[in-house]
Amino acid sequence: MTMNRLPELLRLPTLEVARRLLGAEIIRDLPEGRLCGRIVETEGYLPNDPACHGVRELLGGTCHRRTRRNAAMFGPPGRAYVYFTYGNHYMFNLATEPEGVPGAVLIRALEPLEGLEIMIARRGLADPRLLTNGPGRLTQAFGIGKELDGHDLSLPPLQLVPGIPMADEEIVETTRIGITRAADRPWRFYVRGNPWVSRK
DNA sequence: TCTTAGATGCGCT
DNA sequence: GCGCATCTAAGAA
Repeated sequence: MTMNRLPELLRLPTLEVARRLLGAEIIRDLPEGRLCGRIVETEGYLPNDPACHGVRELLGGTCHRRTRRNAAMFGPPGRAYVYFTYGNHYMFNLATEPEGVPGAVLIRALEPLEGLEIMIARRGLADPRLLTNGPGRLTQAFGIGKELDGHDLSLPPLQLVPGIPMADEEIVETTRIGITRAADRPWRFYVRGNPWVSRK
């Protein structure tokens, strides 16, 4: 039997959570069946980070800014923060940091483990490599939308099960993708050599 | 294989 | 109105 290590993980700072989520499993229960995937790419968004949705830049510094959209990242750690962007895509994050402090880890890519046929049907593509190798792709494959914003990730129908932390040499640390503010910070992490990583 | 541009809709100012 | 934590098809090679 495996202990649930989510609570202790959530006491760690965001970047440490982002590293330790590599190798963790996401379990999603849909009417069609159960899906499972292994996290292989993450990004951290921090409480003093201009790229973080809960942070606003201000006179050479930053302050926190809570809105209806980003409320989940100010809530207790361990909840899902799901938001819609680019007119097409949902992004799936794990809220981090103590309640009242904005922070999150964006889940950028999964390695599909279970329910491949369902993912293929949901994505409308047969190539396994294109099912979950990007943040918008994995939310489509796993049926993650705004209904799950604020959902407690220790509970069905969307669960996060941490694994054994990966060795440092297995983890590549680099810059985040698709942002303009604070674009130079090396707060993206992925599993070295994994075929489902969205981009090198 | 790589690069580019258009689609898309909502939250925020 | 503007700006997005993106994806895909189309075109060049």
